[in-house]
Amino acid sequence: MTYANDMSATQNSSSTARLASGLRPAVMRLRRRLANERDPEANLSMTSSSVLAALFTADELTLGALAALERVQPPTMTRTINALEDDGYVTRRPGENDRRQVLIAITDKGRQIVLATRARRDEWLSRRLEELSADERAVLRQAVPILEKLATA
Amino acid sequence: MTYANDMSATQNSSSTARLASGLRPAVMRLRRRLANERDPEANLSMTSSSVLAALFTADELTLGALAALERVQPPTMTRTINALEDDGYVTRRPGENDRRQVLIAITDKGRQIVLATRARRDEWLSRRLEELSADERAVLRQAVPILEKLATA
DNA sequence: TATTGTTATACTCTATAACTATA
DNA sequence: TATAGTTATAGAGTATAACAATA
Repeated sequence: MTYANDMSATQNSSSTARLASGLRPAVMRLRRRLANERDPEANLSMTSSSVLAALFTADELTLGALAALERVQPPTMTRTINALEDDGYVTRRPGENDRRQVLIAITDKGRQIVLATRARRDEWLSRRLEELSADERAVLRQAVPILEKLATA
Repeated sequence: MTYANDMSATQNSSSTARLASGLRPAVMRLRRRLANERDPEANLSMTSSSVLAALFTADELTLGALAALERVQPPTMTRTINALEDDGYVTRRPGENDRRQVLIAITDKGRQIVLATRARRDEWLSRRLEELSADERAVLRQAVPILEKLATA
């Protein structure tokens, strides 16, 4: 049962390949786990939460910028923003210099829901993180910006 | 719904909470990036690839075990296995001791596709990983088992 | 009765293509 | 013509509920 042995001829690129084929399922499985554990009371999808968090910091971004940030196509972001607008968490207005653009701004209600759900939204993940060792958390703190860099590459 | 008492939860664990709210979008965005970059020639979804990789190592697993591993519900795994069986990559047979179970085994054709697509499937990710520094790759190697632990928690 | 898996059904997320309006 | 966003449509992935077979 030693199929791991086909990895033992370890050149530099084969080690990287092994990292790739380990990282991919890890990301996939953790993402599904997080989707299962998200707060059901705040009726926000993971993308909606992420968009609101970005707007909480940036105040106002174009729809295209949000689509690029979240790595989705513009029609997908249009639908996400529609849902957030219906709930009163964001507003649309035309761009000032370029009126083709649509500027998305967070509302007071949107800020409130971010504050209210921030702790609870990540409750499951926070608890699991607290069960890790300090060293393991330190590894993850270092890993997050690298994962973001890969996502943006 | 009231937003009153939420910030009190952040006192001791604000650092962990910050890690949680950084890790979640990073995982989400990277997963979408990986989905965009997967090999279009091998007609395997990310879940199918992951299932075949698990069976490549384990030879045979129950449908329930595969569902638990991939963090999906049994009906979802049934559909994934149906597709893999249609393509001749896996076979079904009833469990020997417990005939309610369904044992999923990888076929020779399944092994071939794993070998044939392993390098190409992760080509985009492998290239991005090679562009990182050795230190960054080392961080990710340490992070992968921690991410898996979180996914399984 | 409880458990393993399947079938039926529906919902969420996402994409591509075609369109509108600006540039 | 080119670009930013929307509308229309379709596909992939997933879940829950009801069911069948077996324990």
